[in-house]
Amino acid sequence: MSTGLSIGQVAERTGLSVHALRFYEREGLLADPVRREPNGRRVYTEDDVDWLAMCIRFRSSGMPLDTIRKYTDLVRQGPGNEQDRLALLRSHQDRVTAQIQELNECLNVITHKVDLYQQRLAEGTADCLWAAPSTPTDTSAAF
Amino acid sequence: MSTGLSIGQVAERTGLSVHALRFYEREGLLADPVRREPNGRRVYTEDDVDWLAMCIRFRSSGMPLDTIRKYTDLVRQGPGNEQDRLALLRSHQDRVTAQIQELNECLNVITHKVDLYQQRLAEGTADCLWAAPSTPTDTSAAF
DNA sequence: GCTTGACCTAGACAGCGCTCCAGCTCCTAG
DNA sequence: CTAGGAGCTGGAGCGCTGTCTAGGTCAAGC
Repeated sequence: MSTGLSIGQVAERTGLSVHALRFYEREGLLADPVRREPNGRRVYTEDDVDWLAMCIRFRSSGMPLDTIRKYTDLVRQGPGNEQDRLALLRSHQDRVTAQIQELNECLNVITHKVDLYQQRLAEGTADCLWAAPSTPTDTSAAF
Repeated sequence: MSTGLSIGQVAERTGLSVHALRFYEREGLLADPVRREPNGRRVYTEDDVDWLAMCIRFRSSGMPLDTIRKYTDLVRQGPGNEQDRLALLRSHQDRVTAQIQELNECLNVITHKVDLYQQRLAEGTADCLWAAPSTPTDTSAAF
Protein backbone atom coordinates (compact mmCIF):
# COMPACT_ATOMS: atom_id res chain seq x y z
CA MET A 1 0.00 0.00 0.00
CA SER A 2 1.55 3.27 -1.10
CA THR A 3 1.22 6.68 0.43
CA GLY A 4 -1.91 8.69 -0.12
CA LEU A 5 -2.28 11.00 -3.08
CA SER A 6 -3.07 14.68 -3.22
CA ILE A 7 -5.86 16.00 -5.38
CA GLY A 8 -3.29 17.37 -7.79
CA GLN A 9 -1.66 14.00 -8.21
CA VAL A 10 -4.98 12.32 -8.78
CA ALA A 11 -5.88 14.96 -11.33
CA GLU A 12 -2.68 14.24 -13.15
CA ARG A 13 -3.20 10.51 -13.12
CA THR A 14 -6.81 10.45 -14.08
CA GLY A 15 -6.81 13.34 -16.49
CA LEU A 16 -9.64 14.97 -14.58
CA SER A 17 -9.20 18.53 -13.40
CA VAL A 18 -8.99 19.25 -9.69
CA HIS A 19 -12.23 21.10 -10.15
CA ALA A 20 -13.85 18.05 -11.64
CA LEU A 21 -12.53 15.85 -8.85
CA ARG A 22 -14.10 18.02 -6.19
CA PHE A 23 -17.22 18.24 -8.27
CA TYR A 24 -17.45 14.47 -8.60
CA GLU A 25 -17.01 14.09 -4.88
CA ARG A 26 -19.78 16.59 -4.17
CA GLU A 27 -21.95 14.69 -6.59
CA GLY A 28 -21.40 11.52 -4.62
CA LEU A 29 -19.53 9.62 -7.28
CA LEU A 30 -16.86 8.26 -4.99
CA ALA A 31 -17.41 4.87 -3.46
CA ASP A 32 -16.11 5.83 -0.06
CA PRO A 33 -15.58 9.28 1.37
CA VAL A 34 -12.20 10.76 0.65
CA ARG A 35 -10.01 10.89 3.70
CA ARG A 36 -8.69 14.25 4.82
CA GLU A 37 -5.51 15.40 6.42
CA PRO A 38 -5.94 17.29 9.67
CA ASN A 39 -5.82 20.49 7.69
CA GLY A 40 -8.68 19.39 5.51
CA ARG A 41 -6.79 18.41 2.40
CA ARG A 42 -8.02 15.42 0.51
CA VAL A 43 -6.01 12.23 0.60
CA TYR A 44 -6.81 9.76 -2.14
CA THR A 45 -5.91 6.10 -2.27
CA GLU A 46 -5.03 3.98 -5.25
CA ASP A 47 -8.47 2.47 -4.95
CA ASP A 48 -9.98 5.87 -5.42
CA VAL A 49 -7.97 6.30 -8.58
CA ASP A 50 -9.15 2.93 -9.84
CA TRP A 51 -12.71 3.79 -9.05
CA LEU A 52 -12.37 7.12 -10.78
CA ALA A 53 -10.90 5.43 -13.82
CA MET A 54 -13.98 3.32 -13.98
CA CYS A 55 -16.21 6.35 -13.60
CA ILE A 56 -14.38 7.97 -16.47
CA ARG A 57 -15.04 4.93 -18.58
CA PHE A 58 -18.69 5.12 -17.70
CA ARG A 59 -18.83 8.81 -18.44
CA SER A 60 -17.01 8.62 -21.71
CA SER A 61 -19.40 5.97 -22.85
CA GLY A 62 -22.27 8.32 -22.18
CA MET A 63 -23.49 7.26 -18.76
CA PRO A 64 -24.92 10.32 -17.04
CA LEU A 65 -23.46 11.30 -13.69
CA ASP A 66 -26.78 10.53 -12.14
CA THR A 67 -26.57 6.91 -13.18
CA ILE A 68 -23.00 6.64 -12.03
CA ARG A 69 -24.16 7.91 -8.69
CA LYS A 70 -26.86 5.26 -8.55
CA TYR A 71 -24.30 2.58 -9.24
CA THR A 72 -21.99 4.05 -6.64
CA ASP A 73 -24.79 4.00 -4.11
CA LEU A 74 -25.41 0.34 -4.81
CA VAL A 75 -21.78 -0.51 -4.31
CA ARG A 76 -21.66 1.57 -1.17
CA GLN A 77 -24.57 -0.35 0.26
CA GLY A 78 -22.45 -3.48 0.10
CA PRO A 79 -23.33 -7.01 -0.98
CA GLY A 80 -26.90 -8.04 -1.53
CA ASN A 81 -27.90 -5.93 -4.47
CA GLU A 82 -25.88 -7.60 -7.17
CA GLN A 83 -28.94 -8.02 -9.33
CA ASP A 84 -29.51 -4.30 -9.33
CA ARG A 85 -25.94 -3.56 -10.22
CA LEU A 86 -26.06 -6.11 -12.96
CA ALA A 87 -29.27 -4.67 -14.37
CA LEU A 88 -27.78 -1.21 -14.40
CA LEU A 89 -24.65 -2.40 -16.10
CA ARG A 90 -26.55 -4.43 -18.63
CA SER A 91 -28.75 -1.58 -19.67
CA HIS A 92 -25.73 0.61 -20.11
CA GLN A 93 -24.07 -2.12 -22.06
CA ASP A 94 -27.05 -2.16 -24.40
CA ARG A 95 -26.92 1.56 -24.86
CA VAL A 96 -23.24 1.50 -25.66
CA THR A 97 -23.71 -1.29 -28.14
CA ALA A 98 -26.48 0.64 -29.84
CA GLN A 99 -24.36 3.74 -29.86
CA ILE A 100 -21.49 1.95 -31.51
CA GLN A 101 -23.79 0.67 -34.18
CA GLU A 102 -25.20 4.12 -34.77
CA LEU A 103 -21.72 5.54 -35.02
CA ASN A 104 -20.73 2.89 -37.49
CA GLU A 105 -23.63 3.83 -39.70
CA CYS A 106 -22.65 7.46 -39.50
CA LEU A 107 -19.11 6.53 -40.28
CA ASN A 108 -20.24 4.75 -43.41
CA VAL A 109 -22.08 7.82 -44.61
CA ILE A 110 -19.14 10.05 -43.87
CA THR A 111 -16.66 7.72 -45.46
CA HIS A 112 -18.82 7.57 -48.52
CA LYS A 113 -18.79 11.33 -48.80
CA VAL A 114 -15.07 11.48 -48.21
CA ASP A 115 -14.55 9.01 -51.02
CA LEU A 116 -16.75 11.05 -53.31
CA TYR A 117 -14.83 14.21 -52.69
CA GLN A 118 -11.52 12.49 -53.11
CA GLN A 119 -12.68 11.12 -56.40
CA ARG A 120 -13.93 14.49 -57.49
CA LEU A 121 -10.69 16.17 -56.58
CA ALA A 122 -8.69 13.47 -58.30
CA GLU A 123 -10.57 14.04 -61.53
CA GLY A 124 -10.33 17.80 -61.75
CA THR A 125 -6.64 17.58 -60.91
CA ALA A 126 -5.79 21.27 -61.29
CA ASP A 127 -7.72 23.00 -58.58
CA CYS A 128 -11.01 21.76 -59.80
CA LEU A 129 -12.02 24.56 -62.12
CA TRP A 130 -14.81 23.21 -64.25
CA ALA A 131 -18.09 24.94 -63.84
CA ALA A 132 -20.75 22.31 -64.34
CA PRO A 133 -20.05 18.61 -64.69
CA SER A 134 -22.05 17.32 -67.65
CA THR A 135 -22.87 14.10 -65.86
CA PRO A 136 -24.02 14.66 -62.33
CA THR A 137 -22.66 11.35 -61.08
CA ASP A 138 -23.29 12.35 -57.55
CA THR A 139 -26.12 10.05 -56.64
CA SER A 140 -25.66 10.69 -52.96
CA ALA A 141 -28.29 12.68 -51.20
CA ALA A 142 -27.15 16.26 -50.87
CA PHE A 143 -23.58 17.47 -51.13
CA MET B 1 -40.51 16.76 -58.15
CA SER B 2 -43.16 16.32 -55.52
CA THR B 3 -45.14 18.95 -53.75
CA GLY B 4 -43.54 20.94 -50.98
CA LEU B 5 -43.67 19.81 -47.39
CA SER B 6 -44.87 21.60 -44.32
CA ILE B 7 -42.74 21.88 -41.25
CA GLY B 8 -44.92 19.32 -39.53
CA GLN B 9 -44.42 16.81 -42.29
CA VAL B 10 -40.69 17.34 -42.24
CA ALA B 11 -40.68 16.94 -38.49
CA GLU B 12 -42.44 13.65 -38.87
CA ARG B 13 -40.09 12.41 -41.55
CA THR B 14 -36.86 13.47 -39.95
CA GLY B 15 -37.74 12.82 -36.36
CA LEU B 16 -36.75 16.36 -35.46
CA SER B 17 -39.26 18.48 -33.62
CA VAL B 18 -40.74 21.51 -35.34
CA HIS B 19 -38.92 23.54 -32.73
CA ALA B 20 -35.67 21.96 -33.71
CA LEU B 21 -36.34 22.55 -37.39
CA ARG B 22 -36.86 26.25 -36.87
CA PHE B 23 -33.87 26.31 -34.61
CA TYR B 24 -31.69 24.62 -37.20
CA GLU B 25 -32.83 27.11 -39.78
CA ARG B 26 -32.03 30.07 -37.55
CA GLU B 27 -28.64 28.54 -36.94
CA GLY B 28 -27.95 28.44 -40.64
CA LEU B 29 -27.82 24.69 -41.00
CA LEU B 30 -29.90 24.53 -44.16
CA ALA B 31 -28.07 24.59 -47.44
CA ASP B 32 -30.51 26.92 -49.12
CA PRO B 33 -33.08 29.15 -47.51
CA VAL B 34 -36.41 27.51 -46.94
CA ARG B 35 -39.07 28.80 -49.29
CA ARG B 36 -42.14 30.34 -47.81
CA GLU B 37 -45.75 30.45 -48.81
CA PRO B 38 -47.22 33.91 -49.24
CA ASN B 39 -48.46 33.68 -45.68
CA GLY B 40 -44.99 33.02 -44.39
CA ARG B 41 -45.22 29.32 -43.77
CA ARG B 42 -42.19 27.24 -44.57
CA VAL B 43 -42.21 24.97 -47.57
CA TYR B 44 -39.57 22.28 -47.59
CA THR B 45 -38.39 20.24 -50.52
CA GLU B 46 -37.24 16.64 -50.58
CA ASP B 47 -33.73 17.97 -50.92
CA ASP B 48 -34.16 19.77 -47.65
CA VAL B 49 -35.20 16.53 -46.03
CA ASP B 50 -32.16 14.78 -47.48
CA TRP B 51 -29.91 17.51 -46.27
CA LEU B 52 -31.46 17.38 -42.84
CA ALA B 53 -31.01 13.64 -42.73
CA MET B 54 -27.34 14.22 -43.35
CA CYS B 55 -27.19 16.85 -40.65
CA ILE B 56 -28.79 14.40 -38.25
CA ARG B 57 -26.13 11.86 -39.10
CA PHE B 58 -23.47 14.44 -38.43
CA ARG B 59 -25.07 15.44 -35.18
CA SER B 60 -25.63 11.97 -33.91
CA SER B 61 -22.00 11.22 -34.55
CA GLY B 62 -21.06 14.14 -32.36
CA MET B 63 -20.42 16.91 -34.84
CA PRO B 64 -21.26 20.19 -33.13
CA LEU B 65 -23.84 22.40 -34.80
CA ASP B 66 -21.15 24.96 -35.34
CA THR B 67 -19.16 22.58 -37.51
CA ILE B 68 -22.23 21.55 -39.42
CA ARG B 69 -22.81 25.22 -40.10
CA LYS B 70 -19.29 25.58 -41.42
CA TYR B 71 -19.80 22.68 -43.74
CA THR B 72 -23.11 24.11 -44.85
CA ASP B 73 -21.45 27.41 -45.59
CA LEU B 74 -18.87 25.70 -47.75
CA VAL B 75 -21.53 23.91 -49.72
CA ARG B 76 -23.51 27.09 -50.06
CA GLN B 77 -20.50 28.85 -51.52
CA GLY B 78 -20.59 26.42 -54.41
CA PRO B 79 -17.78 24.57 -56.17
CA GLY B 80 -14.17 25.50 -55.58
CA ASN B 81 -13.71 24.61 -51.95
CA GLU B 82 -13.84 20.86 -52.19
CA GLN B 83 -10.54 20.57 -50.36
CA ASP B 84 -11.98 22.39 -47.39
CA ARG B 85 -15.06 20.23 -47.32
CA LEU B 86 -12.93 17.15 -47.58
CA ALA B 87 -10.69 18.29 -44.76
CA LEU B 88 -13.68 18.93 -42.56
CA LEU B 89 -15.19 15.57 -43.34
CA ARG B 90 -11.92 13.77 -42.83
CA SER B 91 -11.31 15.28 -39.45
CA HIS B 92 -14.79 14.32 -38.40
CA GLN B 93 -14.22 10.87 -39.76
CA ASP B 94 -11.16 10.59 -37.57
CA ARG B 95 -13.06 11.71 -34.52
CA VAL B 96 -15.81 9.22 -35.13
CA THR B 97 -13.33 6.43 -35.63
CA ALA B 98 -11.60 7.33 -32.40
CA GLN B 99 -14.91 7.52 -30.61
CA ILE B 100 -15.90 4.10 -31.80
CA GLN B 101 -12.66 2.71 -30.54
CA GLU B 102 -13.10 4.40 -27.21
CA LEU B 103 -16.59 3.03 -26.93
CA ASN B 104 -15.37 -0.42 -27.71
CA GLU B 105 -12.87 -0.21 -24.92
CA CYS B 106 -15.57 0.96 -22.57
CA LEU B 107 -17.77 -1.84 -23.74
CA ASN B 108 -15.07 -4.34 -22.93
CA VAL B 109 -14.78 -3.03 -19.42
CA ILE B 110 -18.52 -3.07 -18.94
CA THR B 111 -18.91 -6.50 -20.41
CA HIS B 112 -16.21 -7.76 -18.14
CA LYS B 113 -18.04 -6.44 -15.14
CA VAL B 114 -21.32 -7.84 -16.35
CA ASP B 115 -19.72 -11.24 -16.68
CA LEU B 116 -18.28 -11.00 -13.21
CA TYR B 117 -21.61 -10.20 -11.67
CA GLN B 118 -23.33 -12.92 -13.60
CA GLN B 119 -20.78 -15.39 -12.38
CA ARG B 120 -21.11 -14.17 -8.86
CA LEU B 121 -24.85 -14.47 -8.94
CA ALA B 122 -24.65 -17.89 -10.50
CA GLU B 123 -22.44 -19.12 -7.68
CA GLY B 124 -24.37 -17.81 -4.70
CA THR B 125 -27.58 -19.08 -6.25
CA ALA B 126 -29.83 -18.27 -3.32
CA ASP B 127 -29.76 -14.52 -3.04
CA CYS B 128 -26.03 -14.35 -2.55
CA LEU B 129 -25.77 -14.49 1.20
CA TRP B 130 -22.15 -15.23 1.96
CA ALA B 131 -20.33 -12.57 3.84
CA ALA B 132 -16.72 -12.71 2.68
CA PRO B 133 -15.49 -14.84 -0.20
CA SER B 134 -12.37 -16.59 0.94
CA THR B 135 -10.70 -16.14 -2.41
CA PRO B 136 -11.12 -12.64 -3.72
CA THR B 137 -11.01 -13.71 -7.35
CA ASP B 138 -12.09 -10.28 -8.41
CA THR B 139 -8.93 -9.00 -9.98
CA SER B 140 -10.78 -6.15 -11.64
CA ALA B 141 -10.18 -2.67 -10.38
CA ALA B 142 -12.98 -1.63 -8.03
CA PHE B 143 -16.44 -3.17 -7.96
C1' DG C 1 8.61 38.13 7.40
C1' DC C 2 7.13 37.37 2.88
C1' DT C 3 6.19 34.95 -1.25
C1' DT C 4 4.74 31.09 -3.71
C1' DG C 5 1.99 27.41 -4.72
C1' DA C 6 -1.14 23.87 -3.63
C1' DC C 7 -5.28 23.39 -1.53
C1' DC C 8 -10.02 24.60 0.73
C1' DT C 9 -15.34 26.15 0.24
C1' DA C 10 -19.57 27.91 -1.76
C1' DG C 11 -21.53 29.44 -5.40
C1' DA C 12 -21.87 31.90 -9.91
C1' DC C 13 -21.36 31.21 -14.73
C1' DA C 14 -20.78 28.93 -19.37
C1' DG C 15 -21.59 26.20 -23.57
C1' DC C 16 -24.40 23.19 -26.02
C1' DG C 17 -28.58 21.82 -27.92
C1' DC C 18 -32.55 22.11 -27.74
C1' DT C 19 -37.56 23.06 -25.72
C1' DC C 20 -41.17 25.76 -24.50
C1' DC C 21 -43.97 29.90 -24.03
C1' DA C 22 -46.65 34.05 -25.20
C1' DG C 23 -49.03 36.12 -28.41
C1' DC C 24 -50.03 36.32 -32.98
C1' DT C 25 -51.92 34.86 -38.04
C1' DC C 26 -54.14 31.67 -41.05
C1' DC C 27 -57.05 28.10 -42.85
C1' DT C 28 -60.63 24.75 -42.58
C1' DA C 29 -64.62 22.36 -40.72
C1' DG C 30 -68.90 22.41 -38.38
C1' DC D 1 -69.39 32.59 -36.55
C1' DT D 2 -66.52 29.97 -34.04
C1' DA D 3 -63.32 26.63 -32.68
C1' DG D 4 -59.35 23.91 -33.55
C1' DG D 5 -55.13 23.14 -35.37
C1' DA D 6 -50.98 24.26 -37.66
C1' DG D 7 -47.83 27.73 -38.31
C1' DC D 8 -45.19 32.20 -37.23
C1' DT D 9 -41.63 35.10 -34.19
C1' DG D 10 -38.62 36.37 -30.41
C1' DG D 11 -36.98 35.18 -26.40
C1' DA D 12 -36.71 32.74 -21.97
C1' DG D 13 -35.55 28.46 -19.70
C1' DC D 14 -33.49 23.98 -18.97
C1' DG D 15 -30.47 19.78 -18.20
C1' DC D 16 -25.93 18.38 -18.18
C1' DT D 17 -21.25 18.84 -17.14
C1' DG D 18 -18.20 21.06 -15.86
C1' DT D 19 -15.17 25.66 -15.10
C1' DC D 20 -14.05 29.62 -12.79
C1' DT D 21 -14.11 33.19 -9.06
C1' DA D 22 -13.65 35.06 -4.62
C1' DG D 23 -11.75 34.80 -0.53
C1' DG D 24 -9.23 32.17 2.49
C1' DT D 25 -5.73 28.43 4.91
C1' DC D 26 -1.46 26.19 5.19
C1' DA D 27 3.47 24.69 4.59
C1' DA D 28 7.95 25.37 2.64
C1' DG D 29 11.72 28.18 1.05
C1' DC D 30 14.34 32.58 0.56
